[in-house]
Amino acid sequence: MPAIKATPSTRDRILDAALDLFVEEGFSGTTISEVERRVGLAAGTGSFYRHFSSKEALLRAAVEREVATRMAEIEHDRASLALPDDPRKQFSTIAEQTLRDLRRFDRLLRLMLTEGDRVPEIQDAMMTALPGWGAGSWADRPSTVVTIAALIGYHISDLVGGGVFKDVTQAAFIEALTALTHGTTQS
Amino acid sequence: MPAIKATPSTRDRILDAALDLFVEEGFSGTTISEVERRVGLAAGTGSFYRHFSSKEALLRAAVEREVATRMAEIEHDRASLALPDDPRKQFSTIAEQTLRDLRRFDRLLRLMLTEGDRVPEIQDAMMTALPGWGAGSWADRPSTVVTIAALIGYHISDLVGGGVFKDVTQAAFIEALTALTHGTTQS
DNA sequence: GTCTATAGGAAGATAGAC
DNA sequence: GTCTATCTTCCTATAGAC
Repeated sequence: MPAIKATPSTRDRILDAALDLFVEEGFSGTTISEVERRVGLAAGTGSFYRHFSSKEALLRAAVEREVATRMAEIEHDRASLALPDDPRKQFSTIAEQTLRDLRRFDRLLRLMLTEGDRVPEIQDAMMTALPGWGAGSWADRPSTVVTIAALIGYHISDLVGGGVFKDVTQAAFIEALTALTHGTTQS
Repeated sequence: MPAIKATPSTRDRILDAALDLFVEEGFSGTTISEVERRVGLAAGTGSFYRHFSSKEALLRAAVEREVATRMAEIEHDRASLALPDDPRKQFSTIAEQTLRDLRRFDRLLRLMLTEGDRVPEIQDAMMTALPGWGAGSWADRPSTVVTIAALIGYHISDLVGGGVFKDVTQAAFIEALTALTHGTTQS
């Protein structure tokens, strides 16, 4: 099983280009011609339709593949994540992992915001992916909700561009969050 | 100066309808015909063009008016906001106000995400509006950044629909946030 | 300021040759 | 599996009568 195919099929290259375009230009703003152009097919010829039955079918397939890819990555990350014993270090490790997870879902999050009506499956998929957050480590702690909200908020802000937290590094943010949830006096 | 005009001009009703549509369907997904239909003009006749020179001009005008409206609302709210003396109560009052502010910027936030390239002024406008957050009360406190991030995260999640915090009421969230930043032991 | 009519183009999609 | 050609529909935008 080759981890990376040297020559992705045209179908896969269409899915790549399409997801990029849907995220950047939105569904309506994306044209089949532009998709064809990006994968090296002659634009406006409808060669695309040998691979997908319609533009809507393309969106659903692109989302489906992206969900599968990102969830696999996240599960792999979690399996190989070593949790330190020290509670503070454990907390910041999980926080970092959560930010990584969020970044992986960026494009889907954006699609969820812009095309959520068109592909409700995105929302379902993300909701099934996210409950895994901090399971066993954070769950049932009173500060869990605030912590997750803070990580989402921090992440979203720099996704939005410019951002309120432009000058706050990830390390500094996690440090502040750790101090707040685990006491600031402890070394 | 009438606070609410009984009969808004056609121009204003176009701006209302247009903003709704741009937020819901995106710029490309919005048609002039649909705008005309919503304001009671015959669809597809181009009557719209007696009021605006192009679809792009309409977007800019709609954004401009929305920014002005929301910022005025926020300034008005702030001016009439009575801050309690008790630090905990003061904190939760400001937190509630911040959530209100965020809600007011929802539609602009969405447009910023989807049409940011087309109207870069949105980002500038929001960045000038937001530094006012918690000024004088929160600024320079170590937990400020985390607090704002948490409020943004909480808000975004229910904006996205479904949401991770569906079962967490605003009051409960602010309570948890207050406990975390002001100590849980104090009554 | 609204309608009729329409120009002019681009979009999604299909049929058929190669 | 890709291109030529084309159908049909929809869209932005304009000209001109009322």
